[in-house]
Amino acid sequence: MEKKSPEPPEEASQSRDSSRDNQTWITAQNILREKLITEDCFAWKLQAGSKEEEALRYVGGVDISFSKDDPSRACGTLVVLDFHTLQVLYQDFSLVTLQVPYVPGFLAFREAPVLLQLLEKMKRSNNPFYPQLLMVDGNGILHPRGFGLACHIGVEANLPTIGIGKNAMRSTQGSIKPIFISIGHKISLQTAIMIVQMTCKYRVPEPIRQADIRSRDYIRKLEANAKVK
DNA sequence: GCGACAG
DNA sequence: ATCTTGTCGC
Repeated sequence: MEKKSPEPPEEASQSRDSSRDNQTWITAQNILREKLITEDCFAWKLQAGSKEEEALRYVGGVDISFSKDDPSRACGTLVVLDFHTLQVLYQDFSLVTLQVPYVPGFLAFREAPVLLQLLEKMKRSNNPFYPQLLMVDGNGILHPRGFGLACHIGVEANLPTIGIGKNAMRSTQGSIKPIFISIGHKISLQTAIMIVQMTCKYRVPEPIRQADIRSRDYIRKLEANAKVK
């Protein structure tokens, strides 16, 4: 039951009243938000209890990197890591030309389609590493209307998601650079924080960091080859 | 009028 | 997001 995304606001930058243009997107977010689950809702356990219990093993990460030449050229990336070894088990990339602009508060309408497509592709192929949990580069309920990119992807993909922000909206920088963890879908903040801490070798949790690194690497090498033509 | 505004 | 070098330190 695939639905087409709502049309983007017309000329979000120059129209007379952008708040009215964004109404379509606001409505879409409000409708999707009704499906949001803000507590733990999954079959797996953090630690393998008995043989019968399902353990968390596959943690996904998604990110998008952009061309330095053409700002509309982007590379959507999905990686899946082993929860305990933090080794990358799966990676996939999708080159796209984005038509939807980035509008603060509406990041999902620009970035979610590519990322959801990568997830669907993996699920359709019955890949055994399909993530049990997904970490998203962007905020979850830490959002003006409580429905950021991580919530959007979580609801549409029906997956537990955690939002990882590197910059908080409307806040000032502290002396140290923090990350901002907010729940996306089907998970509690307490569990989300625990899982993030367990997957952090550096500042940013590995699933996001690997998606970030590999995504940037992929589009960089691609444009390097194009120059050698 | 000025500053802020996930990626 | 991207534009951008070297540098200090484990």
